[in-house]
Amino acid sequence: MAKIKNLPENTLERLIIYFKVLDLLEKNKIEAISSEELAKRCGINPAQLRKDLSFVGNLGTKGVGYSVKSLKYNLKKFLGITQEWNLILGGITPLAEYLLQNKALSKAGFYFMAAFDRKEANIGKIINGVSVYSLDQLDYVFKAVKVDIGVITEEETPEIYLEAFLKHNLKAILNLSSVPFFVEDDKIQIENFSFEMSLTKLSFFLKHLA
Amino acid sequence: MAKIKNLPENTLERLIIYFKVLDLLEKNKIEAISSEELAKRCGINPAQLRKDLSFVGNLGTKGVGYSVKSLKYNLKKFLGITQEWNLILGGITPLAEYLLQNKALSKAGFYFMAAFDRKEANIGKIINGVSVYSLDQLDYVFKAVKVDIGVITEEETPEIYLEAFLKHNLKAILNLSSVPFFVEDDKIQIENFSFEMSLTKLSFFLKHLA
DNA sequence: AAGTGTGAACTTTTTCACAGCT
DNA sequence: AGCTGTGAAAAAGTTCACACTT
Repeated sequence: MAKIKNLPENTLERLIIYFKVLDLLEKNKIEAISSEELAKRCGINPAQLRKDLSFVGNLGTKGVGYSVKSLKYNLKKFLGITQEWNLILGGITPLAEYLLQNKALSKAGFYFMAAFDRKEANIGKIINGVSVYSLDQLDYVFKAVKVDIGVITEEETPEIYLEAFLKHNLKAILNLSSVPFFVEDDKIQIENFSFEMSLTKLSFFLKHLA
Repeated sequence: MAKIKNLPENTLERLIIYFKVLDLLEKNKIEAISSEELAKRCGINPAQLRKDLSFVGNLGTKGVGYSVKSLKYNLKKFLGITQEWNLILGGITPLAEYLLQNKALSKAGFYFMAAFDRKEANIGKIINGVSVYSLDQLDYVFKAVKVDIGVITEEETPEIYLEAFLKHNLKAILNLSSVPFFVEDDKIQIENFSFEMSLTKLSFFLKHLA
């Protein structure tokens, strides 16, 4: 990952974790917290947490701690999730259908604007309000709406969607196919994820636990 | 993550990537590869790749390179995926239903043996051959089959599944609920993943790209 | 000649420890 | 008095560069 503002990728991941844990704390009506307590809930070192937060700004009060609400808001702003982002989908698969009907994503500000598929039978379908287009309608869709993030769910030929999306100047890709993608250009950000890879990490752990 | 055999977590993730890319190379009938070429396809430095592989063993031939087939096999063995792993599911959600019908996971050696839910209406259902039990049947299931990994998909009360699974001595958890979990015990491995978190990483990147 | 495997150099990240604010 | 924010120290991870094998 390209480093932005000198922020290490692990720090970014931790900031997202803090945000999520703060969200939970707020739901539980906890109004203030110290770095020690928050760090404990995130499974990390308190100094690490304070150092991480220092990338975002001076968010706490010395001698006191952090306001849950205000820390959460500052992280939200820093992470870019006070605003909404428009997504397109590459590949109508069971995973794609799951994502399209997932309320949590739109609640979090991630909206699917269109989906693409290569199977004739799927073109023209409307899934949970989202239309399915053929890939040669990409131009049309990119002209009609602002697109921020491309999500690739196809397994057979995921690279075709990647190439098409990059050709249209998309800068952020979530690749959910089983083979990870990499590009040289550090103006392009690709997140690779698959359940198989996550489970493989656990498998390694189990294998070497003995 | 607890470090096993001094293997850094990033190295583990990269080893899984190498494995996946080798799998693709093999499918494309490529029989041999150098660290330089493989590294390029994985978006990393060749020295890094060789150093990573040195954790696994002496897998290449000096002056020649690596055999795709044998390197892939050695990684597979090291990662623990030459063997099969038994999974249980916590929470019958749309994501759970997707996972239960996902062929790729069983192909990779990850088998769902049982699912658990707290809604009376779901108990007794059979989804893609997997029975849904209530949580107080956990004892019975753990006695009946070897369980290796617990996958948590519930959103409302994910921690109830976590506690129940850990009580039954499960050592590996894939948490797909939106709030990450952490435990002190380094004999227990928890992987936290959510689509929202992945998309948030991309959102940060887009926000700070300007 | 070519490319691996690896100590050594370098870079980055984490942790410590305390000055400084409330 | 208590807890943050942060330079400095320590640890970890990455890259270099070359000895060594085929």
